[in-house]
Amino acid sequence: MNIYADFHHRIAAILETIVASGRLPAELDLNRFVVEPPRDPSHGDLAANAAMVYAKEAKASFSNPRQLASEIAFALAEDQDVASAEVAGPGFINILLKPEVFGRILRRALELGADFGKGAAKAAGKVNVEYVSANPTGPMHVGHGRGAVFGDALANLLEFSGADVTREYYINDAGAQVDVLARSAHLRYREALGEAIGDIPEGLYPGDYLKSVGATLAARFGDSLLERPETEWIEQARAAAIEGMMAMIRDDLAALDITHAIFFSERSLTRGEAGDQVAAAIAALRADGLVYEGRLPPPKGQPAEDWEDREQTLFRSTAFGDDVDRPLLKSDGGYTYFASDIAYHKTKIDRGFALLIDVWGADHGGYVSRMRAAVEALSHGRASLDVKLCQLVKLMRAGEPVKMSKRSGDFVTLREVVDEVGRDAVRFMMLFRKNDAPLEFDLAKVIEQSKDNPVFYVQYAHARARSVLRQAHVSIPEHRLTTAAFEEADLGLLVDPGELHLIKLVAQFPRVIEAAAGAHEPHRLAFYLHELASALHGHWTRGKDQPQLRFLNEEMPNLTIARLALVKVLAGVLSAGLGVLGVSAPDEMR
RNA sequence: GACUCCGUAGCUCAGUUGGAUAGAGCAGCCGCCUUCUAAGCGGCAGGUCGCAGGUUCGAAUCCUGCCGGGGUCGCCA
Repeated sequence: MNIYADFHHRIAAILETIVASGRLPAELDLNRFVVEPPRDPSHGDLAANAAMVYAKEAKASFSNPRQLASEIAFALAEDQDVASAEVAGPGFINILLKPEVFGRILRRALELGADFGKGAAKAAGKVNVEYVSANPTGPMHVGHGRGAVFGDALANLLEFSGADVTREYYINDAGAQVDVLARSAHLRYREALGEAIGDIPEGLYPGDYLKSVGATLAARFGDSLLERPETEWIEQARAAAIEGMMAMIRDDLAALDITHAIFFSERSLTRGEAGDQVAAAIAALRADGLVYEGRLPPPKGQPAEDWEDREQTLFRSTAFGDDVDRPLLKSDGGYTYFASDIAYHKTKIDRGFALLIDVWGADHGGYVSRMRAAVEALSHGRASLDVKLCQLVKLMRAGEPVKMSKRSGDFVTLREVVDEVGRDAVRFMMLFRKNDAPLEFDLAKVIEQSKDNPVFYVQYAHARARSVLRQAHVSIPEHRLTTAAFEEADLGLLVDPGELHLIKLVAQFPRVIEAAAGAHEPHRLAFYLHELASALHGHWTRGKDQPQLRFLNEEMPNLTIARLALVKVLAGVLSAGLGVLGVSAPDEMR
């Protein structure tokens, strides 16, 4: 299905025969070369760099890479799918495929329908994608939204490529911040019972969103939590606050069509049925000799006034490439956040995940190497962790930055943005950028219905394709417009350069999915869809000047059916691709 | 000071994990609507890929050193 992977195999087979003839060494790594679409279309359909990659190994039997290339090209020319194979430049092998190969790909895409581009289930094992994991202390802001959309699209992408994916959210409900939240909620509780609370004191969360938590507490406990010391109500206040905040966060995520399969509570690590899992994780590391009591050098740079040189419990993360060993216990004896996180990641490993992906904000970048070290240590190398960092989002409106300040309380929440511009715009724009590059998000531009707005540009391409298919029903009998009829169409009639370009882009779809999934980079799919949309718009407009290029042509019914088959596949790829990104593919844009 | 991400057209950014003559959108200029949606398309112009070395058949991409910007830097999460 992926012709690039397919030809990689064929060329590898040719190399093997040369190995068998003794002119290349037996231990040749046949995965080192690539088969890819050449940048310049005049170079053919496929380009392989095998001869140059193996130039060193070939030195003994071939005087230069071109000689090896020409032997490979000669063998390839025998392939029934190859129109020509030529050596170019320093030793590229440029392959031109016979037209029927593309017809076959198109037919295959028709047969597979929505499954076209999907990968076969990989034996690599289960994948866990942890994303969002925003503290349950308030509404999500736009930065959280980027991580949320990125993680969700990545999970979709991995699933589409054949992986077994679990989406997970880690609730940070154990630290001092949630105690502050609980106190803030208790204040709102008193307010709900009719007390005048005045201004919210410094150090507590001022947001109105805690009012409903206060009301819940009042309804649930009446005034029974009123005249009591904090130790007697904080438990209840905390539970209600976290519950309320998580409900709000889930609601905000739902507005973006994001749902997690598992919400994992940090508190459950020490208070759950499994006992103290943090202690267990530390014990496991200690058993491997990776935990010790020792001292750390003071941090360089900014002088820390409260620095105190003391002996502490440390994880030997330097054994796995970290810069310094990391503390597991705080001075008050409690676990550090890192210790809890170690235990959390241990549960992921114990639950059988082979690949862990964490999506974090860029401000946590300094945390990556210690976490990777922990995963490597805990899993004894059987599981790997990839941390994807999402850079900041700069919110703009018509080119002017939108001021966001938490202090004045007028910061823009994710929900406000989604409500203003819509789920599709938020999702696509968040994905139309590499995750580790800062993102400018212009509220005015993303609702603009023009080619300046990539969301509409791609959706419009899909709508146009669907429009042609709708239009076809006016003049063409129903029985000729079935998928079966399309599969039987003479696709060899599609010879216009514009059509061929579109078909070749379609042929790249499985490769794009594979590459984007392998690199954990959903933005590659977004850019591919934009390119495909552009090719479709271009071909469409050419039909304005040259009516014979239009998809519908009443004088040539067989050609029309072949073209409609192409349009159907185009709509399918656009729809599937947008689906992976979590963006809708409307049938019309009116 | 250490670590990390970034630096590509005037602006916002891609660049297929090292490939051939570095691309797209905006902004600027010039064109294309009787006909499947002009919410679109075509063309022109625009570059020392931050700088300097190195690695090799080949570097925007990998390594080293500088310059500039963001982030982080025992006990917060």
